[in-house]
Amino acid sequence: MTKKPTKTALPSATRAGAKDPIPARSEEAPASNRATRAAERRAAIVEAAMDEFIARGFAATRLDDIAKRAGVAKGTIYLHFKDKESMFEELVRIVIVPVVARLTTLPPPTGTVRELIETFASNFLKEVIGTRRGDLVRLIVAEGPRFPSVADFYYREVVSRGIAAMRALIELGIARGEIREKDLARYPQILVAPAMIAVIWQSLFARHAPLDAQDMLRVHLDLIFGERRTT
Amino acid sequence: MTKKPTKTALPSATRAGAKDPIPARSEEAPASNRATRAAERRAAIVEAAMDEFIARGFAATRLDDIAKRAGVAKGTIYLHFKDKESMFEELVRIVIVPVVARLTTLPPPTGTVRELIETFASNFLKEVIGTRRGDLVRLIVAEGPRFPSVADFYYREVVSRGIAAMRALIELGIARGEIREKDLARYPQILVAPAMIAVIWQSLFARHAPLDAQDMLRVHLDLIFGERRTT
DNA sequence: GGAATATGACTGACTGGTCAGTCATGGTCA
DNA sequence: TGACCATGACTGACCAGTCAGTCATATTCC
Repeated sequence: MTKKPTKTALPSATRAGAKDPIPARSEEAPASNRATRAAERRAAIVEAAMDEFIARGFAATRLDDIAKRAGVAKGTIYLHFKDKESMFEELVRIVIVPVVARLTTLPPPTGTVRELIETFASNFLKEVIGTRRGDLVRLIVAEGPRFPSVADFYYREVVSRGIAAMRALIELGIARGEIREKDLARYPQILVAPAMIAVIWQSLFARHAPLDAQDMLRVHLDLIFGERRTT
Repeated sequence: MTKKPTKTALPSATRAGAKDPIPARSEEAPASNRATRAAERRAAIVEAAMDEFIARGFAATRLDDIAKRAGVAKGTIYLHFKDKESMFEELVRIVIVPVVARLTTLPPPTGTVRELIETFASNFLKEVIGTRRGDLVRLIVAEGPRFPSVADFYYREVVSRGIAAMRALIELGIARGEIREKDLARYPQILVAPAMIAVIWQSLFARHAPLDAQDMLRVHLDLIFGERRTT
């Protein structure tokens, strides 16, 4: 349909993450190339839409607000997205894919399993907890039931892969004797549960009772791996 | 609507002749008393509103739909609630308070700490996971940021109490030597995290990959208490 | 008891405002 | 110049909240 961006084949790698916070407002960099400008606008729209959807949820978000924040006219949004709904769905994909790409590019498996998981947890802390990506997770939990395609996508691309990766690590840990609880491999959810709780906690309750997510995850790993290592 | 021939003034003699309850509404009980009827309607509105809010979220829920589902006119809702927003806030209170009341009525502290926690987990499984109350938790996660008063209430009434109760149990477990990881008392969140994940999982992913919450919680307790007990 | 009257719960058509999506017009780049 | 973009005023659907009117029930009075 109005799906056009793919054909112009511009490296969407340009953005999707959280690069320039500057809206295309002041055209300091005219970006003479037309396709480039279009890409910038698209990126600005994605950026603005993320913020608005996270702040208000799908239904309460106004396209006028997204347009204003992105520094474009409302009609421009419809040059890039079919409608509000497909915009939301596409948005989730655009933002999540690079994150998955980065997180699944695991570091070379050196050291103990605990070290591997600690590295992973550390990345997760930096990249997700307390960031806008964490809010995105909350948004998916919130809107998932009304957007089955989003929930499906999220399950397929993030959850199932994450679970599989964690299971592999757990099994390695069991094989190496680092982890005693063999049944843990059946429920990798247990391994990631505190991290997810931390994400949600930061969104909802940080104001009431700040949570030291890093310390909590350390304690959780102590629980799984047994005796504390001196950090 | 069940209501139809208002205009054609059917003779009230019909009514006078028979004392029988007017079957105007569906299979409703007569509810002779006025105050009782009002209470019933209020309850019906709360019930309907819960379903609608859970299914659609706050912003996307139409009061017309709530009214239709509750079998009342829209105006009636405004006899019981100030507006949509305060209705939502009150709703959360109405539904949560009795749950908290029940769950905090702890059973007599007999047996091991593990048994206490297992009882608690078992109740939680029955009463929350996979039920509408579980969906309510998801709803609060979803709408919390936009309803600080709801998030505050939920933190005060549910989260802080729950955390405190869990901490007490953990400390008891440590004192009795059932729990080795002493730092766990600093993060009772770790104890409840898998239960919360189970709630969310059932809402979002049960379709893709059903989760045996009970078994998962058992494994988690094995992790915390050490060796398996024969169940 | 029961007729007459008062009450207020309930109704639903209506209003005013909001917002997704459109499109005629005007600007820009190749 | 002409193809392509971008714009933002506009439209129509939709919906929260209102209120004048209805009528079942309660109260009063004989």
